[in-house]
Parts: sequence; C-alpha cells; structure tokens
Amino acid sequence: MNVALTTRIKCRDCPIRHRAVCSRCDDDEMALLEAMKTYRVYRAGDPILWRGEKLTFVASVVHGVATLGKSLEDGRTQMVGLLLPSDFIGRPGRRHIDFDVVAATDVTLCCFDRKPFELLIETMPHIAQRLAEIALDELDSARDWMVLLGRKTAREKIASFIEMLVRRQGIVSLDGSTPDLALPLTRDEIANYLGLTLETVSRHLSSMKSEGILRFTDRRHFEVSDFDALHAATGDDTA
Amino acid sequence: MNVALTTRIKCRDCPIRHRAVCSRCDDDEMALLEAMKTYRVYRAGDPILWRGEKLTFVASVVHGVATLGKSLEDGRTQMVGLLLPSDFIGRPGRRHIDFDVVAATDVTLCCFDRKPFELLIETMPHIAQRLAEIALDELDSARDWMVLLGRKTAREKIASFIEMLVRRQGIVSLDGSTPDLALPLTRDEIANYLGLTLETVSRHLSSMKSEGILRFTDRRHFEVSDFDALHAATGDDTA
DNA sequence: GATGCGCCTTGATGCAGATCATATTTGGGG
DNA sequence: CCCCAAATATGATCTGCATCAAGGCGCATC
Repeated sequence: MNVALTTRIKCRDCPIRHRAVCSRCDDDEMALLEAMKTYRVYRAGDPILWRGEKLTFVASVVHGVATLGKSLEDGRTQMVGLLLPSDFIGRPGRRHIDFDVVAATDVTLCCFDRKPFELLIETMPHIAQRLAEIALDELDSARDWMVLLGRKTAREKIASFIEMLVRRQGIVSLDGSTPDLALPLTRDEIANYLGLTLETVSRHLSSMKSEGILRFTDRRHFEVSDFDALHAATGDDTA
Repeated sequence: MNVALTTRIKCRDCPIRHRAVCSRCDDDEMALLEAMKTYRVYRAGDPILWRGEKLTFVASVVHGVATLGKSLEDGRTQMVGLLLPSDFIGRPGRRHIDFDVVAATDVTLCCFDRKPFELLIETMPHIAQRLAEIALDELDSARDWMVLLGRKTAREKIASFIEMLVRRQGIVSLDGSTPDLALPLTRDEIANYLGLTLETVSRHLSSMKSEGILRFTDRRHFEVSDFDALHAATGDDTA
C-alpha cells in the first residue's frame, strides 16, 4: 500500500488551500485542521481504497491524479470519475466505500479520520458549506458525463475527453493549437473512462492524428493543432 | 407554465419533512422557512426549468416525479436524473441552470427564492449540512448510473431500471412476486433514461414478459413475478 | 545488443442495438 | 360508441463498435 509520511506542508502554503474542502475556513479554523490532518502518499498504480472496505478516513487530493471506478460482477469496469487536486474523497456518514480508488500517477492526500471529520461538519459551518458546493459541482460534471456515456459516439467521446484535458491544463493560442500536453492515462484507462474498448480508442486517436487535429510527440504527450475541429467533433454546443 | 398556488401545507405536516433539505432544522428554524417558502404546481408534461434560463429559485419536490435532462446540439437527449419527493432542484451560487427539468407526473414543489436561500446556507448550518448529504447521495447514485450507461447491455439496463422501481415503491413477497406497480415513464422516456431507443426498450420488455419475469396489467402498470430472475438479469452483484 | 514485457496499432469478423418501416393497441374526446 | 392521435409492438435491415487476432514499438534488464 506504500503509505508514507511526507514532509509536512503548512496549510497556508498548501497548493489547494483556496479550492479544497477547507477553503472557506478562517485562520483559527485552519489551525484546528492543521493539527488534525495527516498526509498519505501513494505510487502510481497503488490502490487507495477498495470497494467494500471500511472507510476510516476522508481526504483531499493534494498532488496527482486518482481514478474512481466501479465494476460489475463479471469483471467489466467503468471509471466514474477522475480525482484531481482539491477533489474530495470519501463520504462522511458512511461506514463503507462503494468504489475503487486507485492512484493513476503518484498521489498525495491530505487526510482526516472520518469520525473527527464528521464532528467538524457538525461544528464548523464553513466545512459543510464548502462540501455542499464541491458535491454539487461534482454532481454537475457527473451528469455531463452521463450524456457522454449514454448518447455520444466513440469519436465524440474521445474528442470530448481530449477537450476536457485541454481545458484543464492547456492554453489554446489564436491559431487553434496548444503547447505539449500530458496524457495522464493509458489507452486502456481512457477506454475505461469513456465506456469503450482500447482498440476503439486507439483507432480514433489515430484517425484524428491523420486528419491533422492531433499530433503525438510520444504516446503520453500530444498537442492539438486544430482546436476548432476538435471542438466540432465533440458534438457539444458551440459554446 | 401552469404555475399555481396550492393550499398551504404546514411544515410539520409536510410529507418530506424528515428527508428534504430542511430535515435537520429545529422548530425555530422551521418557522423561518415556513415564512419564506412558496408552492408551485405543475401538470404532467409541463417544463419546470429550461436550460440556460435564469435560476431564480431553488426547490424541493413535494409530490410527483420530474425528470432532469440534457441535450446535444443535434437533438439527441439523455435523461440524467429522476427527481422524486424530497429531491432538491437548483444550484445555490449559480445564476443559470444547465439542465432541463420537466414534470413527468403532476408535481408540487416547495420553493425558495435563490438569493435568500443562499443567505440561509451561510447562516443556518443545518441547511448546508443536509444539502451536502443530499448532494453526496445523489453523486453516488449518479455514479452507479454511469456504470449502467457505460457498460451494461440493453437487457441489463432495463432489468436494472425495473429493479430500481421495485426497490423504491414495492415489496417483494417470499415467492419473488410483487404487487401491482406504477411505471411512471413512457417507453420513450425510459429509453431516454437508459441511453437506448424506444424500440429496444419495447422489445426487451416484451421478451421479459414472455419469459415470465414481468406481467403487464396495462401499459403503465405491471408486476414482477420472478424477482430473482429479474435481479439475475441486472448484471449486478448478488447483494 | 539480445531478450522479454507492457503498451499500442492495425486488420478481419460478428453482433447488439440503431434505424427504418409498418402494423396494432388504447385511451380520451366528440 | 366511434374516431383519431399518440403510444406501443414487431419485423427487416444496417452499422458502429466489440471481439478476436497478429504484429510492432519502446524501454528496462541482463
């Protein structure tokens, strides 16, 4: 499980200070959280939480990317979320977790034991307020993803996925190209996220490459050369 | 839009008193809410909120069933949620709504103007706490639905949908049969919910009927005659 | 610089579910 | 009671993606 202690970061220097579940807290409240928190570090590929396990802590992602997945009894799996820095893991008020959480890259979590955290929710309104906000935002993006899973074609799914990556980490210049971007998932993981097979993902990435929409520098790095064409391929409104 | 005033219900007699966003509030808090709330009533088929509209109020469903949907620019649509009594509509802190909300049956909402409600979230911790809980629960079921949309076969989707209806409104007797249940959606709406076409839904319902799993009394009412076979057809764990 | 192992690409084939087409049922209004 | 439109059922055909099957490429290990 590779759980290790990292150098302690002061909350005020924390990279997710202004977006995580603690973001509304004032200085006094932060001091309290500072005393309660612990860090956990995972290597790429490590499981973080396994379905059915006791849920002993809740956490915010500080660094790295984790995946949230679920599987059917015969082994089919579906990724139901990507956990990026500032995202929240766990369900206060519930003893068990119903998903598999896996580190996709090296991951650092800022953790709180579940019981004391539940007490915080009762006593520190800023926590509950921010948690509600985070959960409602997550709900909106989960619903967008449902449209993708239920109604989009393979090509549209892949274009949407790439567009999401660009929006999260990239800048589009005026001629519609981007700088080099990291692809944080393997073809297999992408397929799993999009409700496809890895072959289909590979085929469509290849065809978007040959159409001049994407350019791959290596298999985990690419750039978009025609963002308009990419967007047109998503099937979404021209927003 | 058919917005009308109903007879005012006292909060303490409200059917969703113990599950809605107000469920943690004490008597004093309830008195405040009582003064702020208004009711809105919609007929089956009426739009409640339209995508892109100004979001002037938030609400809890008191009676009836509403659907939450989203559409792609070419007209494909996907239902992303069913709103049942005690479910919450709206996104405090956001000016516009990004979904279409439509009354599937006659619906009564308990509404609060958005601005004053946002103030309540700041000042009344019980509201924010309960809202966070509701949103996290919704998030869990949205994620389950993503597995269904991404990985299940048509037959599994339909079996899962029926099973959900049974769990929400029915009792399964020892021989695996249920009493008569209402089907709150048309074939077309079911298809829309499951990411299928109405023809596929119709075909699979017919075959489950001929296999002796379901029995239809009329097209909006049915009973399950073999719950074990139904569950086996969902693809879910034997839980 | 050979060997092996993930990861990826590309090709061939089959099938579940979409699409197109045509009844059939049914419930509400005159 | 009959008529009509909407909802449903069912059949025929098409197609996008899964599935099955071979390589190919890059990278670590010895």
